[in-house]
Order: sequence, then structure tokens, then C-alpha cells
Amino acid sequence: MAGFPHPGFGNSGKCFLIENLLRSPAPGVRPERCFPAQPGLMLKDRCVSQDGERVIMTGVSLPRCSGSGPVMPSAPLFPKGVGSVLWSPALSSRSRPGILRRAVFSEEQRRELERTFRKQKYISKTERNRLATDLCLKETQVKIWFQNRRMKWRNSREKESTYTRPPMERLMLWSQSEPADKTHTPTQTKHTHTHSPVHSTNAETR
DNA sequence: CGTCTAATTAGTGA
DNA sequence: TCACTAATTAGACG
Repeated sequence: MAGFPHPGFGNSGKCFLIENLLRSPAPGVRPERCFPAQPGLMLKDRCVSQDGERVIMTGVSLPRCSGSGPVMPSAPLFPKGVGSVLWSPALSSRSRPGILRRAVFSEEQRRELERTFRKQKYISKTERNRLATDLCLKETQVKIWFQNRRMKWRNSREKESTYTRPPMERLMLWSQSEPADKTHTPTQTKHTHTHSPVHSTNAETR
């Protein structure tokens, strides 16, 4: 397979767009503000909302649903788990194949994630759970974030060492920063706590 | 339009 | 079944 299981998706997939597929005027939606006072709020001037299908409000910026954030609307728009994207549970992930909803995490959310990442490149289940609830994200999102983050981190290190280090040294660095063997689940943290692999200071972000 | 990055897919391992 | 990597797709944004 490896291709795209869904026709009309993929390379030229933009042919029939969401707009077409699910066009909806979304009358009650004010494109110009997802939330008051939310800097983390991406989508500056559009908060696309199509039928509630794709309201991206990333940011709802829940600086912490558990109360410590600047603003939390009294009514939790996201009952849970959707700190960043608002999609109906019915169509989570793949109920609408070919349509990718991409959340944009708020600054707060990222900061927290980054902070955790700096300490541990691999997150344990418990930590993940905690972080997720803390940031009003789904566990999956946290997981994915860490995955992507690791990739990014690795790539950047690789590049860096490609230019600055002799090959041997690079290898050594690798063995240091990777959790023993990278090919299999480093997260044997099944129920134990994490094993912070090495906090290699370098969780560089732009 | 290029970059960043969230999400998806396929393949693998425990 | 779940998590991981690697590659890829596609949305947000400068």
C-alpha cells in the first residue's frame, strides 16, 4: 500500500476540497475571534469553522486547564482532550479520510511540551497522561508531538554533527543521546517512570 | 513559496 | 495492542 488509500487524496488531492465536500456556511461563526485575549491563538483572522468540522482553535491556549492561566472562558468549550483542535469525536482521526486536521498548539502548550522534552526525550505513559490533561491535549497528541520532536531533534543533531564533528565523535554522541537502542521501544516505562535518556541540552527550536 | 510542524501511513518489535 | 522510527502529507504562517 504505502500509497494513499484514498483516491482524491495525495498529490493532487487538493482537487476536491473540504470546502466542497463539506461546505457549510457556518452562520454562527465569527471568523475573527476564536477566543478573547489569546495570543496563542493562531489563525489570526480566520478561525475556520466548517460545520464544526474544523474549527481550529488551537490555542485555546489553555495555559493549563487546571487553572493558572490567564484566561479560561467560564464555559469550557472543550470538554476534554481538545486543547488544540476542535473536531467532533465522530470524526476523530480518520472518519474523514483524506482530510487532515492540523492543530496548532498554543505557546503554553508548546512550552510545556518543550520543557518536558528537554528533560526526557521519551515520555512515560503516566507523564504523558498528566501532560495531556494538564495541557488539555489528547494523549495521542502528546505522543505524536514527542515523536515528531524526536525526529526534529535527531535531524538537527545529525546536521550539526555532520558539520562540526568527526565521524567517530558523532557515533559516540549518538550512543549517548539515544536510549540504548533506538530500534525498539525505549519506553519500557510501561508503568514505571521514565528513564530520562540524557538531557542533551539541545532541544533547540528555531 | 519555503519552512515548520501536526497528523498519517507503513513497517517493526515487544 | 501499543509504541517506536522513518517517510510523507498537508495546514499554518512568515
